Amino acid sequence: MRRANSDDDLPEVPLPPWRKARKPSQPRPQLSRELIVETGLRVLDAEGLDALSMRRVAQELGTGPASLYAHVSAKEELLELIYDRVLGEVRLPEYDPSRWLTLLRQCALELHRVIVGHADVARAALASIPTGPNAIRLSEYMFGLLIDAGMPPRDASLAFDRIVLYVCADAFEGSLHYPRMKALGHTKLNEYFHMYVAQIEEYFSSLPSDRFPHLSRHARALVADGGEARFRYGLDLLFDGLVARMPGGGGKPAT
Amino acid sequence: MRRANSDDDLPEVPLPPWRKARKPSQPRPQLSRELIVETGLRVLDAEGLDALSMRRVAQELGTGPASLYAHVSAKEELLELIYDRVLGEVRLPEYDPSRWLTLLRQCALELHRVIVGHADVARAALASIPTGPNAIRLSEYMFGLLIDAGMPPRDASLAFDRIVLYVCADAFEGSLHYPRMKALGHTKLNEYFHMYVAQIEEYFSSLPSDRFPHLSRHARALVADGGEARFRYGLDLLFDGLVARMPGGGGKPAT
DNA sequence: TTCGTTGACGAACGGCGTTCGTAGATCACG
DNA sequence: CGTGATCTACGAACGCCGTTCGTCAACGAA
Repeated sequence: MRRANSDDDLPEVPLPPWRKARKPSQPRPQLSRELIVETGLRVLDAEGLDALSMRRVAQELGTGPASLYAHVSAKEELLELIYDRVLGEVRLPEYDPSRWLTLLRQCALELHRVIVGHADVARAALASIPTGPNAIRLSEYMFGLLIDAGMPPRDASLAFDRIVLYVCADAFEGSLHYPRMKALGHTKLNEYFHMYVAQIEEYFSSLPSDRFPHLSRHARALVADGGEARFRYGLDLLFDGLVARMPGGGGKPAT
Repeated sequence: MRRANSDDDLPEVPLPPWRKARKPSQPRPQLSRELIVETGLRVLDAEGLDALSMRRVAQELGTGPASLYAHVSAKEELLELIYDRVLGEVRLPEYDPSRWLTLLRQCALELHRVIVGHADVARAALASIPTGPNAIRLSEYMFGLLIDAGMPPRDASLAFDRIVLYVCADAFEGSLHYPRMKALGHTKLNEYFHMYVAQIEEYFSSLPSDRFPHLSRHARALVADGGEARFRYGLDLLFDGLVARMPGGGGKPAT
């Protein structure tokens, strides 16, 4: 009995030293916060946020759902950890306050890119008030740019907050189509969008033109631009306002 | 048997004609789309979106959950109907394209006010792609203002879309505190906010000042302004950009 | 009167987040 | 070398959830 180890599908021979050298008795990958977060992110990327349940993650790890609660207090915390993990993928350009506008804009685009790249993680992003290490890192960078560019701290706080909110909100709105696409059995994204856009245009142009003259007349224009163009338009609106409010004149103060 | 009607707690006398004139045999409020939507909204206002389940609504109506599915295809549809019902409370000022800026801004503020006034309906607002009659009415008004003010249709479409997105996103962000407050057992809103703000400031100022100089130094400024000021700041950013893009010059073209 | 249609609804299915109690492993300390 | 305390793992269960199925009564048309 004393020689029995937990790895019961191996013969009872002494393990070679280099096997033991790795780590002391680690039959399975062993549960940990990072492993749970990583697994959760994998499930989310592959099957969407709706499929991301405690049970699903546990199953993926070959255990029961109760095991996760030793490392994570609740599903909400897991989602926050996953979101912060995703924020870790944001690459920040070299810090240079003299180019604050360019860098801030680049930052917003990068954040958007990363969030959109992870299925509908945007839902988790918007639903959580992020305080993880990667969120802090991003905040310090963006907020710092505005401060060092000469903005009063309160304005910088507001501006930074609004930009991040807008980025996440747009990503979220875009991610709404994700589950719908699956629900309709579509697998090609372009195909789905084409159909969806056609339906919306159909609907607008079929509205009674006496009560809804503008919507019915401009149905085509209403669906003309897709996700990325819409996002950039709103971002430009925000940044135009920002430049105008920057102390030192509303002209072209910096790049 | 032939005289029996379904209203079994009334004596079996012939109903007076004015009772029958209302509607043919209506023993209970009788299920209907409107009644379900109204009940759902009542539950949402009183107990929040998390408490709004099919079972809860059915229970409120004295029946089982299956009964609702004769009038509503799914919970998602119910949420969309509730949201459109809420949009019906938006009061639109008299249409006047010459004052497009004022009216559009007023519209955004009114939309924000209505959404915030209904607990966390913002979650449903953001999660749905609204096509109900009240959403269309609002769209026609706002989109029309931009068109009649001389904006090219595609720009007007983008601008209108971004404004609504921002309004909903801000309302949603604010509504995040709603369930948290309940979870912490707080009942006074001011009390909760005071505590929350104090915690965040505490956290920021406790960050190591060598790695996070801006966040730790300006902790107070970061939490200085509450919900409404933040909302207005972002709205002003958007509208500043909008004015600058309006054909006819970026000066002060209209009120 | 009959019959097809429709709304109401009890029951059940499968899945969810979370908690409880227990069993085993690990480790500080005598 | 014990040994008790602490921590991880996890099966089982609780009480929810959205939705579907089959049944049953009521009703309008034939």
